[in-house]
Amino acid sequence: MGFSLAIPEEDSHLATRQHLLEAAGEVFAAEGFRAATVRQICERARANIAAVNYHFGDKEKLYQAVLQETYRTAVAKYPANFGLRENATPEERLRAFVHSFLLRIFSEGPSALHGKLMAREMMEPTGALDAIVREDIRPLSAVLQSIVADLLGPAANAEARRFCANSVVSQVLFYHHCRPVVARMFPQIKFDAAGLEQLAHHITEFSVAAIKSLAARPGRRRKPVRDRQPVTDDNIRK
Amino acid sequence: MGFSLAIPEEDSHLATRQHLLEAAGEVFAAEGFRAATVRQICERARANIAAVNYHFGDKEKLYQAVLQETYRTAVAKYPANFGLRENATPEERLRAFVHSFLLRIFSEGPSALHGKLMAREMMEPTGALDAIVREDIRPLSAVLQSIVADLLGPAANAEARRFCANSVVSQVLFYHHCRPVVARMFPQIKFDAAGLEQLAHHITEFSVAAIKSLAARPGRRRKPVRDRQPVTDDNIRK
Amino acid sequence: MGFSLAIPEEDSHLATRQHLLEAAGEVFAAEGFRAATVRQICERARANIAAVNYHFGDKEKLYQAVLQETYRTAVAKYPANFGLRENATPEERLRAFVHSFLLRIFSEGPSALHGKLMAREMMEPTGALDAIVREDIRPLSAVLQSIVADLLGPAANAEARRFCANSVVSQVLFYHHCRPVVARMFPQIKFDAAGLEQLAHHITEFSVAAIKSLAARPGRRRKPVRDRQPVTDDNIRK
Amino acid sequence: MGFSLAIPEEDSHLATRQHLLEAAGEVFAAEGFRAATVRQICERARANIAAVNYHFGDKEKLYQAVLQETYRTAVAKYPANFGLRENATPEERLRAFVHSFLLRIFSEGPSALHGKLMAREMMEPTGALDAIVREDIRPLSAVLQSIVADLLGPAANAEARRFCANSVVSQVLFYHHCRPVVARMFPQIKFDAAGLEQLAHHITEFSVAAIKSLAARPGRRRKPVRDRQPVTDDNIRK
DNA sequence: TATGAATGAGGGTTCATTCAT
DNA sequence: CATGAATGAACCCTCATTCAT
Repeated sequence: MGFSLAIPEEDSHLATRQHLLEAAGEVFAAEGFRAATVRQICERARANIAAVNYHFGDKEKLYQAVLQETYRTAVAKYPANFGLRENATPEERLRAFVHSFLLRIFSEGPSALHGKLMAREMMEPTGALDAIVREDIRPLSAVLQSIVADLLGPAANAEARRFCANSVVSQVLFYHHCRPVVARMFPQIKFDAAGLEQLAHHITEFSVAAIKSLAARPGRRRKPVRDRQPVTDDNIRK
Repeated sequence: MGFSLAIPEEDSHLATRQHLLEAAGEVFAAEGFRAATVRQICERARANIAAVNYHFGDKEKLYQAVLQETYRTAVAKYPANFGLRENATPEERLRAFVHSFLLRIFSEGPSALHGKLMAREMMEPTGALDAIVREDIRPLSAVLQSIVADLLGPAANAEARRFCANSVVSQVLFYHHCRPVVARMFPQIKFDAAGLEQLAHHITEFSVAAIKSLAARPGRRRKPVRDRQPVTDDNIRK
Repeated sequence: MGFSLAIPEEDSHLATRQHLLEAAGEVFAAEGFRAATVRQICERARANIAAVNYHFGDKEKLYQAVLQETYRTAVAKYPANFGLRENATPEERLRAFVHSFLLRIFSEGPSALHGKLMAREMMEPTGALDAIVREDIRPLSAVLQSIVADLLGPAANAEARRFCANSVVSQVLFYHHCRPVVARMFPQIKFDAAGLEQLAHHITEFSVAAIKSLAARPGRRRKPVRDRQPVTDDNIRK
Repeated sequence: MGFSLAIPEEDSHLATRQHLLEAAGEVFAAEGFRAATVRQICERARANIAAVNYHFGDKEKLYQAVLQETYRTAVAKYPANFGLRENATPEERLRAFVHSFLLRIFSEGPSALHGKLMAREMMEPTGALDAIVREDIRPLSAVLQSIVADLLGPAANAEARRFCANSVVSQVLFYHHCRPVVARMFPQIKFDAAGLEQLAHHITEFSVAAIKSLAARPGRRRKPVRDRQPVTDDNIRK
């Protein structure tokens, strides 16, 4: 109760806070924001049930703090250039981008937490998505679009870059977002180091071939004639 | 007992059950299975709190009934052959597949509910996923893989078909799963009829080019030497 | 809807009522009044959920009707004299009384229902107990007390008869009321025909010996000096 | 914050838990496990509805805690040796056993709760019965059987001890289990101190006489010929 | 400062009962 | 007359949060 406890208590204070952040990251990633309970988090952090409200105010503020923390951890591990040398070919850079992206979101370590949390945010934004897009997604997108621009060459325009970048990213995220379905449909596909490398290989080959093909066909029409009237909500039944 | 009745109950026999299904579809799609409450559903259906238990047993059985119902609605609108004629070219069939898929999951009517529910199931399976995969996803996947096989030609093997089909599907689902992010990153992309048609055009062009390119390069090595060491949890920092 | 259905419907009417009584008897005996549900009863009776309220008013009135019905069934099977001939010795009559009593409450058929319901009534009277005591228990008690009186001979007075009759009845009911405990404590004791006969033999021997011994010691003091002050709620602690 | 506080909370740390135990004991004894509601218990304990979950986990764990607590209270008042001196005669020991047993289950204080709860457990086991038999009933039964063995002398074998001990216990429990019936049938029997002493006297005399009589007749046949065909489900009516 | 106790709203579910047909 | 649908109260339990210490 004297002043001699000031420093250890300060340590303990910060340690509890840190433990809560880590525990919350794991629980939020595994269960989602709603399903995660503060009891679960506090037990995992070996903290008191009231610690969350004490340190962070409430459950939602803890969640936002977790997003910030995992973001910092993730960017520390995965710099924007993905460790690429400047003079690599666009194909090499795309392959590195895809492979690193896959490793990032499928790795088991704490650096994967951000990927999982982001995946959840994408589907159910909680108000923290704006900051994530601004600070996390946009820089990554810029890197990818510059790679795509190099692959497109003269055919590169903003719209083509956007669509192609999205096509690349989508192939990576698919295996993350739809993992339970993929596991049921294609049990052959593994997500270990070899499997991820094979996946990266396919996505890169697929995307490079597509982009280069589009690059060779400049000046396409924007709106092709539709070969068949598709079924929509408007032209069926009533 | 004539027309003076304020609330007509002409078909009250099955009306409540149907109202519950519709209300539950909307609530489950908007909130997810766990966050949705039976009270919320019953209020929206103007039904008693015990109606769910009476008509469906419990919340989960109601959810499964909703999945079946929305599935039936969706397939009624978007049949498996997508309204294509038999002798269409693979490109035409792929374009129809992609376009109809997009319309199916982005249409505003009740036929979009199934897409939203499936998206949630993919990320947070509730036990109903097995049936969905078996009855809903697998047939659709078979259609797509046959299209891909036609495009691949002699290069078609099971693995190539799987990967290419996934690459096609992923590009469609991306705009659904990551819609909040896409809306922030690329506000230019609209999801109205014209926008979806443009999207379908890009995905089809991108995918056809890629698959045809892969078809032209048969017998590639399975595991290429890695040109660069990717960043992983193991080789960075500590 | 015509008159031609009058008779079959009447039959069906009574049949449903009878089915409900039988089903309710089994369910009430097995589960108790509170735990039994009208749904369970109606399902077992293959009757509509509203049949209980329609035929009997409510759950409690059904219960009382079941008690009456099982009582009538039971007395039809087990007449008050237990099928004894008049000139049997008191020992024979006691043995028959005990054995029949055991068989009555441990038999598996519908005639055992009343015993089970009565056992529950004894512990948790529901308002039907008065009638049961008046019409069911008191006649049985009179039979037993007359047997006891014969055994006591000149020592028989009202108080001695009461106590001795209770001692006999208690030994029988014990195995019924405490069956779960007996099953755990003494798994050797079976309640099949042979086991019940052995039980009847012991209870009879035990009781006859006791009563005859008491008969031989007339005029005992009413209130013996207590050899030790027992611990009570009044002389302990505060 | 001084003495003006209407409700003193001096020991609020454990007070709520204790209040819950006491309230639950009374409610469970009066209503039974199923019929008792946690709301009722919490209201009586002046505690929040969630207090049961917080302190005991759920309703059933609270019930088990109540059983333990009432058991401890009961044994504290009525120790296993019943306050007897070591060299007491078997008759004295049996009288003490019976009298203390009666006092234990008929006393009005909280020490009677355990008797009531046990009586309910015997008829409707809730899963806690195993522990009760193991820790509560079996030791008591061992004491009684040793007394019976002393009374039986050379005739004592396991089976005789079991049957005789049950005959003793049954006479005590009868007045507890069937109290509503006894009150209607024999209003002369009181359960005050004098009445219980009279009851103890009868049961002891009855039982001692019976056991000593059995002791004098060793080696009887196990299965006597039945002197009369008892009434059963099989030989009556149809 | 940091905690264990306590809170009350709300979760899904079950129930006996009622009502229009 | 007899029914299936509908009712609303009450059940136990969980939750994030707050409070007194």
